[in-house]
Amino acid sequence: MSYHHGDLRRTMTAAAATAVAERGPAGLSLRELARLAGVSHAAPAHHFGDKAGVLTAVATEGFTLLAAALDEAGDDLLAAGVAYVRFAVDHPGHFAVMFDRSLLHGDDTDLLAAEQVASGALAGLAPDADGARAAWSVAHGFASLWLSGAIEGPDVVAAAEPVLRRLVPDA
Amino acid sequence: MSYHHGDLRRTMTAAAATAVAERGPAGLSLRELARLAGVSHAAPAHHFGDKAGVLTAVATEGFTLLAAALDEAGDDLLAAGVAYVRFAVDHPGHFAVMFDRSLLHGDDTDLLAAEQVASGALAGLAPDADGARAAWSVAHGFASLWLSGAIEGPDVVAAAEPVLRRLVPDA
DNA sequence: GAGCCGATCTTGCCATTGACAAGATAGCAC
DNA sequence: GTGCTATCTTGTCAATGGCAAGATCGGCTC
Repeated sequence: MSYHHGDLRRTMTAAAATAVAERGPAGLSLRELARLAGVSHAAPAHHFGDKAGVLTAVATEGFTLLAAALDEAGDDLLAAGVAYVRFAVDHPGHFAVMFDRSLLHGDDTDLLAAEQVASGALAGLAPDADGARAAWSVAHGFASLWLSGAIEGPDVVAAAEPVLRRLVPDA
Repeated sequence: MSYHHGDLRRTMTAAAATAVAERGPAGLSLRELARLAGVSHAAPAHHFGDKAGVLTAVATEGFTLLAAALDEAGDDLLAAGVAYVRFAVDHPGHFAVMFDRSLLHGDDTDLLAAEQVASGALAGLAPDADGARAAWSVAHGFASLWLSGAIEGPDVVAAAEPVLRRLVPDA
């Protein structure tokens, strides 16, 4: 660990996701991230440009992780919904920035590409567009409400399943 | 408009909601709000304490508005869902802060009371808890996704109705 | 109507932050 | 070894949030 950190970009996105999960996007400080990583206060700017750049990287990673989670869940709509909720709960820092345009560089190439992949994984789940939108809406809404504390319970999946099933009666 | 503004609190919450709608919660500046209202940079602190206090006031107003919109929609679940989505689209600044605990004073008395009222209006719509949660989740999820740009279309209500109907087949 | 008092607003200040510019260092190609 | 480029540092600036202390106003008491 000399003058060059070597893996700053990855280190910082991970630290940023953790910080966002704990204190929200507004509570993120580039200088604090730099301190945690043991680098100077201007090091982040080189890799990410600005604060939005850091969050854009986190969001991009989030969409990639989400796409992977959905793929792994397979074709079953209920399983995909559960995977969506579980992703949000397991990666609250990522989830908190992914859908907040005001925090991101909306025209970032990597971000758009990752969104496309995730979007594709979602669209493939239902035969019709409205069905896909409905499934996405329930899963997204439940995850958001759970993370905000509006819906509580001992176990996320146990609370999510009966809700998701309302939309997926066949599963 | 002498030394005392007279209606600073209302003026500032309104300006704050507009600013949040345009630039997100992170883009809100207390000093800018003060400049817009024509008062000194420390005036907001007296009424709201700190930045979170301003957003808490906005969120409180949001829950009150939401409860009113739901009440007006009546007992019909689909109508309530449409009202929920319409509220979010009509008051994006309020909606953006209402469910983000990291921005608010979570123990604020007025906030908790307004939440209770809105929560009551929601719970009364469905006979069982899971049904209410499911309706809330779809409406909330669709509204969030629409506001983030993830779901697009020429008209919100036209896009929302078929999605909401998946969960409310009887309407 | 004179005096007091609390609410409201102001000025002044400080530490922190995001962003930028210019320079130092290190690894790498040749 | 020499140059090149990515990486990181130091130095700086304006803006911000928050705090403290003081000024002004409106209303209430007597």
